[in-house]
Amino acid sequence: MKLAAWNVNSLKVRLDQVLEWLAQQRPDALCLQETKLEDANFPVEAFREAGWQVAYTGQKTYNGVAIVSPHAIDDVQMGIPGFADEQKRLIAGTVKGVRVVCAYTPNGQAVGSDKYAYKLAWLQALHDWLKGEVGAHAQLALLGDYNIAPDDRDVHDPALWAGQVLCSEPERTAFRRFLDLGLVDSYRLFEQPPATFSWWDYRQGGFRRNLGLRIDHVLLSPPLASRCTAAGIDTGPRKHERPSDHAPVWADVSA
DNA sequence: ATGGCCTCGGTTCGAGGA
Repeated sequence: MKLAAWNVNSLKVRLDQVLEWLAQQRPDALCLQETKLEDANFPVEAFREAGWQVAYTGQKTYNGVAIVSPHAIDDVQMGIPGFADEQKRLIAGTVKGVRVVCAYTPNGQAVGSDKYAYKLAWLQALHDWLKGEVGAHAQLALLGDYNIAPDDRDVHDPALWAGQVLCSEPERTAFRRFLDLGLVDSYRLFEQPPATFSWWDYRQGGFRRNLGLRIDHVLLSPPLASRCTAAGIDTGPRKHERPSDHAPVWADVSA
């Protein structure tokens, strides 16, 4: 089973790239972030014609998340229960017995800002809700754009980013609290090449110079982690014309 | 370098992203 996540930075712009990637990689679940589409405009038919089921919740201009699968997506849930939020940042569904949680964590803008406080509150709410979900679903995966680089290996220039948003200690602590629930960072189960990232700024030739961060993650519950056979980041789509600034991240789990 | 780029809404610029 292949589980993947990709912040596409507008599904309208990236639809053909997503369909191409799906056809090449054949994931069992792909979690999309930043679809930036109202539900009425979601390209359900384009996915269906290519053989994919979709579950989605979105809004105009900002945010928006979706799950794409060749299998049925059951028991779909949108938003974090008990956390009132106008922003469409979370969708969950069950695919082949795996509870797939697709999350788009707020960016946070700058340490100390209102948006940063919202980010930490959102992460706290996600954690508190997940605590119960991990107990209820032995097979659970939390995938998406966390907007957190967990440690300095995940940062092209740790000194430059020290204490900045995406790298600050409260954010890293929030990430570790997901690990404390028993979730495992699938990427770090395996030896990985140094300086591999999932996001590169559009400016400054960020991708060409590999000035990136690893902020997109696939976290697995213990039963899934024990069956994880490979994990990685596919930089191929970042090389396309008109790319998303994020690359797909993925993990394979044996049956 | 107080920036650089991309998307969106909707107009020719500002907000937001990371």
